[in-house]
Amino acid sequence: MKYLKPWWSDGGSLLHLTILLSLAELRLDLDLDLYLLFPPRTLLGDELLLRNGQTSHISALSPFPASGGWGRAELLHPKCWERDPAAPPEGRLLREVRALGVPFIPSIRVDAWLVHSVAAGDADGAHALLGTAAASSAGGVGAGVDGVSQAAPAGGGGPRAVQSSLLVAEEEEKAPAEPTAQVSDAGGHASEENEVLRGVSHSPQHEENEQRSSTQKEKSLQQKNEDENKVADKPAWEAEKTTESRSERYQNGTDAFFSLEDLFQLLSSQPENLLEGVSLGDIAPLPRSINDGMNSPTHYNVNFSQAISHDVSLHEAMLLCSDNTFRRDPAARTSQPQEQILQLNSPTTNTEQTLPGTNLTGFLPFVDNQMRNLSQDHLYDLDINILDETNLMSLATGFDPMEVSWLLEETGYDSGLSLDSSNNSTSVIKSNSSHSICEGDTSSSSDLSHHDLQGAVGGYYPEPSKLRYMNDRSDSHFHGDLAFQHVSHNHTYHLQPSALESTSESFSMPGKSQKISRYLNDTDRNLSRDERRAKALHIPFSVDEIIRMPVDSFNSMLSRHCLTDLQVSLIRDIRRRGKNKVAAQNCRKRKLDVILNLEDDVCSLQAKKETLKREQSQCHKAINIMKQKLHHLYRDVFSRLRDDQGRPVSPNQYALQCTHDGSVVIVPKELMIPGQKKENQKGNRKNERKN
DNA sequence: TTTAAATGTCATGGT
DNA sequence: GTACCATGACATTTA
Repeated sequence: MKYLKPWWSDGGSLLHLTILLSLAELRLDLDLDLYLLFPPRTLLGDELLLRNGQTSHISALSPFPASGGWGRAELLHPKCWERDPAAPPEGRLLREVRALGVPFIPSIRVDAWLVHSVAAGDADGAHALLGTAAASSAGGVGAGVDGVSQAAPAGGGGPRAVQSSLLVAEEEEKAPAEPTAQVSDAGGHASEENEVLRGVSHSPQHEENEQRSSTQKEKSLQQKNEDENKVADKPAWEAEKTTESRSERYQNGTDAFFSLEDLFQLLSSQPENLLEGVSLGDIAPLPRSINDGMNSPTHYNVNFSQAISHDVSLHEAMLLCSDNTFRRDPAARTSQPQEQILQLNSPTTNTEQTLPGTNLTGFLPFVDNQMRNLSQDHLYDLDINILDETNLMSLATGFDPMEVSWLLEETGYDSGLSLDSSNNSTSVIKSNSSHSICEGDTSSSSDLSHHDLQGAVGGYYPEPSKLRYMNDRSDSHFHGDLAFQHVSHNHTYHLQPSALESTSESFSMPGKSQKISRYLNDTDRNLSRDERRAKALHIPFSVDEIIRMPVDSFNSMLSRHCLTDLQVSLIRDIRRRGKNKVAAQNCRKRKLDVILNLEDDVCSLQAKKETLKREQSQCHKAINIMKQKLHHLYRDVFSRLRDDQGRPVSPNQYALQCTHDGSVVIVPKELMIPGQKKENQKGNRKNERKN
């Protein structure tokens, strides 16, 4: 029995971590292998042997008819609880699972929430009590391992948060009616946070909002009753859970409108839609009661992508949490979120597809509370002007906000990618939302194929042959779900982890870059920096497009689209860098070609030199042969020559000399031309030496 | 961990 | 003046 701290909790508040994990799971690619499809007979609590040799348990299991008889299971990975040095790095299991062809469902990491306490009474503690946002309402990441009943060690900071939430989970199971007091006993300051996070403020200033909320609750209760009837046909364990959860929630008066398992199944139902455009609001619908998360109302016929499209942006949430008024005056906190709720309740949402019994009114205060909690945990003393930057970066990167703040202060960022997210976000909101206005007819672009939509950097890689200059329709793609383009959302600029990664890269801090890169999924990791930057700012054009298009088209494109200065600056930088990159590549290629050509020249000249040397040698040999022949001839001639008395002619006194007409005469050496005389003397000396 | 090659980026000058 | 290109120098990434 040992207490293991969730590895992600170091240095961060629960809320921070919850958001981070959710974003990470959606944006990035961490541990998505935790969620697999299992055969129908897989039982809740079944022990699983993981690929890394560790064991885990099915922490939640839901029959899912749409998946063809397979059930969906949530697998609690030991890595959730501790960072095992021997464990495979993030992403490896995922790749292995993919390689095996195992059905794989990317989803939100469930260990950020309370899932279910399985195998109750199991002495080995096969409890899958996960760190939860529900537990976060008690002020910390809930993390029960090897037995929920084990008391967590005392400590401060992260461990304390874990401790408190763990105890809350335990106590709520025992006595759900009095969770707060016990949390207070266990977690110290957690009581206040719990109170804050537990629900909508009861301030008189928000009675109106409360009334709205109560109306929504009534509707949701009706929906829940209907859902309970549906659940009657489900397995006993599931039905039992549902019944219990209902009663407990009603007793507690903390109806959360829909459970974590709802959320999880919704997530699983349309995983593809979750990978993009999910904001903090997506993870907002978390139960305020742990039991909510533990039970499974199982509303299958819901479209989570629609539900999550009612997003409270991360930026907005951070603004809320960074607002001192909100932080210090609980009574004034709910007003703005409630307004957002009203705004975000899209009239176009199909009631069949909305979360059953869910009115976002019930969720958003939780988001607000989470944001406030985050600010209380980390950001209270930070300059409000940099809260957005630090929060966003810290949320997405896992850095401590103070560390991010230090980055912002210590380094600058060129290329116009200012981290002034308060401006950026606003401007980008303007940009994104204004596209439909500037460009006008949204429907006119309805013929765009998905490939076209992928052409934008903010989405996926384009197919170059299909590149088209993006219009407003493509922008909506950046916000994730095409099905919601018609909904007038406040698509606040969500600074994605990839954006933070690229931004942080610009700080030229290799260590940080590597640290951040761990949070990138494969897709983002394959993107170039500019592509990630463009994606971060939702540039509606592909990098390739930006770089390659003619200057006239480029300028007209910039003028046709309502882009912020930041976006224009980035686009121009991308173009400049891209062209320079190509130029540098060409330059290096040319330089390499020149070097190669010079090397070829050197080789050919060396070969030619060798050839000439050989020719020279052959010439020398020929000359020597000729000289020898001449010498022999010379001696032969003199041996046959006789003077008038018949005596032999000495070659020392006479020499043979060729005349102009080709005849040969014998000339006394005294009468020879000096040059010829020397040659004859030389030749005579040679002859004498040879003789 | 070190190192060299490859690549990206910036500054500058020329067209 | 602007855009583009070429290239040296330096930084960063990759193998």
